[in-house]
Amino acid sequence: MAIDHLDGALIELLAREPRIGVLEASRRLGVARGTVQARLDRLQSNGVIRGFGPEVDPAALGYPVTAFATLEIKQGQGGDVRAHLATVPEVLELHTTTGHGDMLCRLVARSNADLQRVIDRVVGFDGIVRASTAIVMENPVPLRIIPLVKQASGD
Amino acid sequence: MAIDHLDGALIELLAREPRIGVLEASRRLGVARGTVQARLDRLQSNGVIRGFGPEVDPAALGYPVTAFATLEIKQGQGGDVRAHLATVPEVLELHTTTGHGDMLCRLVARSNADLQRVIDRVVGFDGIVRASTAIVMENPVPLRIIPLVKQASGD
DNA sequence: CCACCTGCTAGGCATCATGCCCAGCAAATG
DNA sequence: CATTTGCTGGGCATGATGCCTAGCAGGTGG
Repeated sequence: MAIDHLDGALIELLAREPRIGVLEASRRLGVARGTVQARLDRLQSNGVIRGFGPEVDPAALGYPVTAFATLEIKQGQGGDVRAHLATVPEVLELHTTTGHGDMLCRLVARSNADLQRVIDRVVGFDGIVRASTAIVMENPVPLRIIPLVKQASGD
Repeated sequence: MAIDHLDGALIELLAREPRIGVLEASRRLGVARGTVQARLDRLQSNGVIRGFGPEVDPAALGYPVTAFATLEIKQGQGGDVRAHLATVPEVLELHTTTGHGDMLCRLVARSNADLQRVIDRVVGFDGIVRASTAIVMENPVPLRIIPLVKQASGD
């Protein structure tokens, strides 16, 4: 479960050059191929590395607008709301949270006007009492994991 | 820039079985290898597919607590705050937004107690006026892109 | 103190995928 | 009508992969 320095270096290497093979990785890290293979297997069965799925940019798909919506849910309707939001393709992510809102979701849309349509679809559901939306203007720190990996592997 | 059905099917296939090769993908999709290769190249240079980096689970690294913090920033301090947050490994993501808060960031921590430390570090900076934090309890819809890809490629 | 187990190294081997080439062909474009 | 673009189907050399063996160091428990 804990990660050591070699694991960390391997993850960093894979993040920088994803198309690298096991053999090339072993050369870069200066260890035997079998070691890299074993570490990779372990990281994957550990769940540390969930997979190597393609990272798709919604903007390049024609959805350049991102927003976060905080939703307030009617008591006991949580399950229904979840199921409803799961059917909306523009909902990229949904969390239930503590705090004032009950749920937080990430939305994308084709334009600011289109965002209105998406929000209407999201909140046009009985269990949702109130929604407050924050439109993303900039993304100074895109989703990243490497700094955390470095910290977890002892810098 | 727009995506057709074959592109969509290719992305879905890669998302389901990331370790698949170009050759195997071409067999599954029933097209020639060169076609898959060309589509993949195009999707990558288009920026639709940003890469194939490993998806690392923070929980498996020992950071099972996720939270979203809404920050209010003192006028003119935006740049400094951004730079500050970029140095905190537990800040996985940072957006500037419209709405009441000025920024929204995703945090992880080793525990609820540790989250206090992280928040102190995040807000312990001059330009930040106020912070409100929502701790994630559940994640009913994990970050996903496939439904959007299907929609963008014409179902 | 010894036996054991685990993790890393180093190598061998057959199979398979890759990158790169070609020529042919169909549809869309000018 | 000529050209361009995208897909097909194939060939070929190189390289990576999956799977195996054997040796060796370190730590653990009897």
